[in-house]
Amino acid sequence: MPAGSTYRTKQREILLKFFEKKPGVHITAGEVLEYMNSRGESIGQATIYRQLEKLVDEGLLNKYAMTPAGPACFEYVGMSAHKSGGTCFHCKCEKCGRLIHMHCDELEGISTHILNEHGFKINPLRTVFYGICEDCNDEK
Amino acid sequence: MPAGSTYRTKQREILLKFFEKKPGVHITAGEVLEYMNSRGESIGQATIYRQLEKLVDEGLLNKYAMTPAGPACFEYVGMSAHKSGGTCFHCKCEKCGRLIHMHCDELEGISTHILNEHGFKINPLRTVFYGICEDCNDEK
DNA sequence: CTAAGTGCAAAATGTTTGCATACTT
DNA sequence: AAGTATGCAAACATTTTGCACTTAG
Repeated sequence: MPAGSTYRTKQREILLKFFEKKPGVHITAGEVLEYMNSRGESIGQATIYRQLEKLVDEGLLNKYAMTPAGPACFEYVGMSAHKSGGTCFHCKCEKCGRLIHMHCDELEGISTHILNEHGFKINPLRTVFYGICEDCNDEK
Repeated sequence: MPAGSTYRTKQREILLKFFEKKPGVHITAGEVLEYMNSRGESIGQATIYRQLEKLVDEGLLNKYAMTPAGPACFEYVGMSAHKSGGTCFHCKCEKCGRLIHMHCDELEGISTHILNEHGFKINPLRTVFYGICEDCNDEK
């Protein structure tokens, strides 16, 4: 499938710049739209969805399904994911909604184990652990 | 929060019976609705969503967000989840869409590790590993 | 009798699409 | 010029809600 080339449009640049300033932050399409509108940088929502999808395909953004029937989140990862083998897992707190980034060698063992023993090749970029974060657990 | 009691309605019994016959199988609300309609057991969709949510709260069903902007899946777990400490993780193949159940002691170590080292208490029932399954990986 | 559940149709979300127009290469 | 991208509005799919009515306890 010869993917077809990508044009360098104004809208794409705006979106890219927006995400580049927030590496690792999780943002919904709706939030992007709202931000753009609030700044006069009005980009149609269709464009936002289409570009976001494109950026995900290109590997510049990751996309997460946080809640069923809720909006998806996008996160800028740039080339970082490609460079370092440093896999990054994510934890989503079911209580406060916070998203935590976990960078840990031992966790990479998980991938290996599951691949070897269960034949399943994990995509850490799309995998999210749900649970309760430290803060919420403490105050409980 | 005094939860309020749960009435034993005809619709609830039908739903429960339906799920009990399919432990571990993942079913969307839409599929339940379709099934019910096709059998004359017509239950309003609002009721299905409301009961499903209730059953999730009670711990009889688990709910998974499989895809962003796609339907959520429900799985009957009955009391099994409460009895055995046997935690069950799930893997979702990004290619064929298949959902694999993983039952593995070693994996339980993950929970422990993340809890101790990262202070995050995983909810294995809601956590899904995304990636590529064995079959899809082979034929690639 | 009262609390809880039901069904319908309408709204609310979040995302995708058709199509004519405009921009990139 | 050819291939992409944009914007709008309409279409979609899934889930939620308001309200009058029914049923379980």
